[in-house]
Amino acid sequence: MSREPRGKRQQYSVDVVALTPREDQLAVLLERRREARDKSVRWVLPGTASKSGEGLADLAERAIENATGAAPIWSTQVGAFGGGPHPDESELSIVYVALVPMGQATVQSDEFQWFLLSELPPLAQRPNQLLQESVGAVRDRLDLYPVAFKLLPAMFTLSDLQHMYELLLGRRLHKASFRRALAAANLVEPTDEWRSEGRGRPAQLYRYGPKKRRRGRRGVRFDLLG
Amino acid sequence: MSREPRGKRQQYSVDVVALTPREDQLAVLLERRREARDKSVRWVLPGTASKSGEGLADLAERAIENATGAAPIWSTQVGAFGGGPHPDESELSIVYVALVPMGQATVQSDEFQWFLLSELPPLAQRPNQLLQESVGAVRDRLDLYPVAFKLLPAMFTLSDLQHMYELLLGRRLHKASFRRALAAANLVEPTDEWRSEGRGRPAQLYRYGPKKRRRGRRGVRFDLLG
DNA sequence: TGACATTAGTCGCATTATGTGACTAATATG
DNA sequence: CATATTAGTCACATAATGCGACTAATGTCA
Repeated sequence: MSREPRGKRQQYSVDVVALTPREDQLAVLLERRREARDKSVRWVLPGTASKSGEGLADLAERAIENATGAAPIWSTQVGAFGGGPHPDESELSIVYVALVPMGQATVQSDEFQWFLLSELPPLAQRPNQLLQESVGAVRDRLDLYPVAFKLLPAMFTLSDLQHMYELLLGRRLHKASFRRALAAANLVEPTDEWRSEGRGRPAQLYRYGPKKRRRGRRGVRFDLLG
Repeated sequence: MSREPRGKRQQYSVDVVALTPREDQLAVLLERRREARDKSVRWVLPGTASKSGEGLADLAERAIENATGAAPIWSTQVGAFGGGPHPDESELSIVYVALVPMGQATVQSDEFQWFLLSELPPLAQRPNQLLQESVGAVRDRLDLYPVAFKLLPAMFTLSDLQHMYELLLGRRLHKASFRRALAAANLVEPTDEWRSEGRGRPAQLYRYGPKKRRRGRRGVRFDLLG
């Protein structure tokens, strides 16, 4: 469905930055594109041409399923890009970022391939910028949506959860602080099961189970500003 | 330039939620649209049809200048909407929200009119949703961009500034807390001028002048999540 | 003129949030 | 049993926040 040639004139495309946890960091799904003239290979973000009668979010989701074989656990719009004077930017692109569960996303295909963020192939300036913004968008919204939990099995240890957050945020967290914040948020509940990984003390398993909560108002945070 | 008939088939439109401070709250600029058949009047968001060769942000800015006669002091993309099955949503709309300085924005025209957020005319569901999201987008980013300062004269009192923030945020702030945060952020510098409003103690005038700053890392804020 | 209203500007304190090291607990390994 | 390893918790220092109460400077009006 997304295999239609790009040359065909279209109104816009919905492009997707699909991310998945991989080897302690994020990996992004790229699509191989062969140049007709010199047979060179370049990598682009997967996408689908617009079809009227289907919502943007639906289009994005289908693009991901098409490329990975699995539905994303969460996705959100990053924005609309394009319309600029440069030839490469003339086409309007609506970009979505999506998180795909780990493991499942092991598509072996000529067209699609996962790349660790630390091992990206050369990309054009545009897709590179979109990728950065997309990763940033995920990190900015980690506070608002419980995506990390959906990337884990139904039962998980708190260390698992912390590692997932660290992976998504791209930085380390302090164990005690992490658990304190988690406890204050009433987001998880302990089960009576434990898991022993072999070495070290066994860890208690938790499940996602948000309870009632209180929200702080906060004045103004000039901190970020500047 | 935005006066082209909508009927003409186009790729997409860039629509604008222009906001301005007015009577202690925000006002939004709407465009009058007369229905051909029953001569009824409805209000829609101002916008321009897409033109290739011009960036989205430029299009948005020009739409605002066209409608208000003034350039916005700040604007940002809210997102892309449309492509849905409903006839009213079939057209793709890239929405920008913009802030226009107060006072200047007193366009008297048949086509455009400012409405206080508390006194909106009946709107279709779509524009209404876009408006809510746009206001939310401004409030969310108030921490990141010094927009409030640009809505004030070069010199202002701290009370002026606080009132502007309250207006933009739509809620009251505590005086002492506001000033404490402001001081910590090193964003304004006092001048040696004072202003007397007639009643009450005169207020010192400040100007915007950001200095060096430090940023706090923050762990994870599950607080917002839920 | 002097009490009062009004707005500006500050202090201090209680509470909560955050950063971080250090401690105890439970397991496997040799 | 000593040690390594991972889980889980504490304690304390510091920073951020909410908020009442105070002082300061001006105009108004009896």
